[in-house]
Amino acid sequence: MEISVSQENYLKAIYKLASREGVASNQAIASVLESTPASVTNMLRKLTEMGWIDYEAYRGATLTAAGNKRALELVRKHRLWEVFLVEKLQYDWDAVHPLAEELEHIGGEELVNRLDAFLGHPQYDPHGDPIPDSEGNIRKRQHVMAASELNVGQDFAVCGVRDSSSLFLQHLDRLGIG
Amino acid sequence: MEISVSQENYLKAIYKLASREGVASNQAIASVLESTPASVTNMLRKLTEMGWIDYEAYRGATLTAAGNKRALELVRKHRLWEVFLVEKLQYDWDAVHPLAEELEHIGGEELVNRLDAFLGHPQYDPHGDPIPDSEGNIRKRQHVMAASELNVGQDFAVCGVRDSSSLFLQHLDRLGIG
DNA sequence: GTCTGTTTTTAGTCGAGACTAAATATTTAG
DNA sequence: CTAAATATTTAGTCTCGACTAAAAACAGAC
Repeated sequence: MEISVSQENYLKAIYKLASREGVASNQAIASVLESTPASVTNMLRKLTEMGWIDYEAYRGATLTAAGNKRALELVRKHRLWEVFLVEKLQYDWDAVHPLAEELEHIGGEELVNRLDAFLGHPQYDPHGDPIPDSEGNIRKRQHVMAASELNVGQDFAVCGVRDSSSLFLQHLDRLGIG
Repeated sequence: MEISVSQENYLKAIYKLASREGVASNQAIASVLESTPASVTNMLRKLTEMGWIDYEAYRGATLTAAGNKRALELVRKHRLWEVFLVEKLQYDWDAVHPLAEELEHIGGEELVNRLDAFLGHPQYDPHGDPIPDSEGNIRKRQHVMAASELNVGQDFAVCGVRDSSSLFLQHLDRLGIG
């Protein structure tokens, strides 16, 4: 079950796209990974042979059960490392994404579970996204709405952002929104 | 100044060998990296062009000032992550080496300095090896001797090990030596 | 149903970093 | 000082993961 960093990044991209669109198109994957559709075709074949995804030519990819488990483990690792970086190392929440992107490929379940315990089993990462548990269960938040749907003067609590670019997060900081 | 994981591992290997032998031979490097002398030749050329090492054919390699700084930063990262894994994640000291080997390639000076501060600027790693400071200064221990030179009945404190294999460390644990 | 435009795949290439086998240089023994 | 042993380099190949350009498949408009 060897899997490379590059392959893990494909699984994450397919996970994100397929959960939004039902299926991950070749082009969409290429766009997420800043790659090309031709490169994606090759890798999708390999991931199919390895049993991580279901894929038929011209039809796009979805994760197998194994692929889904693996992708959720990556999401879990990513978000736990983000919590670590912000809470323990005092990083700004808009600076942690690139580091978590590297850290999420380190070690296996043992490491992530110990990190989880060390952090006190946090439920959400610094951007408000829920952290899957060790079984891959992910909490869905409720009563959430887009900020654009708020009425003027209405009370609210920000629990997550869609755009996690450094620029946007810094903009929120300037507005005093945390 | 891009440098790959593989290249960083070469710098570490050359650092270790050259500080013991004065110069790192092609063969010794291959042995440390579990690689072949032919592969090493190619990489040494590249590292020379990049300014990390001094190297002339048939003569072996030494680190430049830049290479030495970089190698010490890697040692620092490695040992700090080992402290983190043992003290914060409760790993056994004989299990942390492979993980630290991966973690040491993540991020840059910012991350390692924050980690250092978080850990309270530890002086030694869990194996008793000194941790270089952010300037690359490394403390030399004094009054150390090999366990084989001890007299029977003499008092002693173990401050480090040469053989950090999991097997040997577990053996020490069984003897109650920490 | 065919034509046009988009998407995907095929075919061929490239760079990084490893390898083996063979050639060359260096060191050691006699 | 030369022969044998050892170390290093050269030459050629391999895999992984990317790329471009061209061919093929698919989808929407008429």
